[in-house]
Amino acid sequence: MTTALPPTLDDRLPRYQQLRDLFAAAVADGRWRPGEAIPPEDSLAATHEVAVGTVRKALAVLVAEGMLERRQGRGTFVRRGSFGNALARFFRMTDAKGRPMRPVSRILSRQVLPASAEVAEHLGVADGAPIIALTRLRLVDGAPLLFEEVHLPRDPFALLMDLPFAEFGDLLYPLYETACGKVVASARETIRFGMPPAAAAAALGIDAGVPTAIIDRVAFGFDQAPLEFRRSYGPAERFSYSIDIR
Amino acid sequence: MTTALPPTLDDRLPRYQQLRDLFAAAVADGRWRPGEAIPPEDSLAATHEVAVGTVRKALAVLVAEGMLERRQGRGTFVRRGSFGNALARFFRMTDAKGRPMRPVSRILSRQVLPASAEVAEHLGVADGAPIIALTRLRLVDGAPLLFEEVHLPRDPFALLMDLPFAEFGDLLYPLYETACGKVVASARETIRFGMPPAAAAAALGIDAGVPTAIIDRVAFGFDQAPLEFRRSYGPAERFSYSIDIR
DNA sequence: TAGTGGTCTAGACCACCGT
DNA sequence: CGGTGGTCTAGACCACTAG
Repeated sequence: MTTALPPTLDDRLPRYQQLRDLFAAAVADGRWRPGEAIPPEDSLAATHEVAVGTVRKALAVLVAEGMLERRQGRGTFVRRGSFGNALARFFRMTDAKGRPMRPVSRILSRQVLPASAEVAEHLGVADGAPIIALTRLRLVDGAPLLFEEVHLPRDPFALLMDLPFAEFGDLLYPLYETACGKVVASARETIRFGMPPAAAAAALGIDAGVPTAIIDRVAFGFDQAPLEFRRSYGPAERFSYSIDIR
Repeated sequence: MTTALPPTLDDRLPRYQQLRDLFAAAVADGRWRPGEAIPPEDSLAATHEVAVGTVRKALAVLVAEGMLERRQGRGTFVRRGSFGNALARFFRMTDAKGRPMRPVSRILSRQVLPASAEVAEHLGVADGAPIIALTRLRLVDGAPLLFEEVHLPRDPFALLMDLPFAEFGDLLYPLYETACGKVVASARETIRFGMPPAAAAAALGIDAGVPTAIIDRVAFGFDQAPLEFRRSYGPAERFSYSIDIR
């Protein structure tokens, strides 16, 4: 199910807000694709019968929301998912001599399961709905650093069940985009400390009594619908998180 | 008294950017004070000899940066520091029955010290420069939850050395504003996990071997200058941090 | 009612980019 | 060079707030 697109534009809203909703819908339903340029300002103004300044204001809102990107002299583009390697935000990624280390990912398991209550809650699906469950190990310099449980609604991600593990690559979000047409636009992360479950401890090669950082992440698409729920475990003593607060 | 305007206004910058810098300087040096309204748009446009639209664009930038706040029909206002109780972002603040708990603060010690290399680095002052060092305990339901080491440059905060502990209140940032005229506008936090120093363990009433969440925070003013460096310790098992990522 | 910010328009010129 | 977004202007009308 897709989030209800507003078939009726609210005339009480300012015109630039109505335009914003129109443009956001075009991105959310794929008429405007990530990485591609949208029509020029004056063309949009003409087709929607408003002044260019009103289009500019609507686009400015979308740029502020992170959905669009403007490049002077080239055009306005739909932003690609750009979380890059979020792992680097979490864990110290340099070795003893301060050299950066390159992370590698390995898929450990893949199956379709009915959603648990917790997973269903995070993904906004019905209890027991079919879910793709991946476990994944991320290594640095050949040593395990992070164990991840990834949960995806089967519906738009079914293609991942047929993909050989070797073709998953080191990052999942670009794969979601290229293989399933889903772009991760934002996320909510919750961090806590606790003891790892047996599977995580085993995969990481640590004792079940070693404290671990536990990061829950729900990733959302441009339409604010949940796309992925991920729980990651890593040794607490290597954990470090930095954030700017406005 | 009229403060000297910033001697370097870059004519190569767009006019709205020059205006932004002018207005930001007015806030940073206190000519426009937190909570107060700034002059109306058309007045600003007249005194700076630009169109109202250009003033509006400059103000929009400052609103996006969090420095100003617009209220339709009333005016444009300098924002007050509004971190509220940042403690609530970090630790579970509800009791076993889910009722919210009210935090209380108690100052434990206060002295002037030469800045260590680490503190000097964070505060952007010279090594060994005089620093006000506070230690502080934050309690919930009468039980210690967080131990904090607060470091301030003595220069603008000297008044705090004469204030009775009883008058510090539960939050420091409003005190910085009312007593010292310094507004905290943003901050950078770094979270990690480790063992508490002896003083922290003693104040929290825990064993020095109990795992602890360690939060370093550098707080900045509107002019991006560091105002405070704070290191907080709390029991890891009560720690939980949630953040939205764009 | 008077004053404020919010919205919208129409048009001019500038700066950047690829060909 | 032609096309794009970036900046700036001038003016009109609307919506909200306070007295």
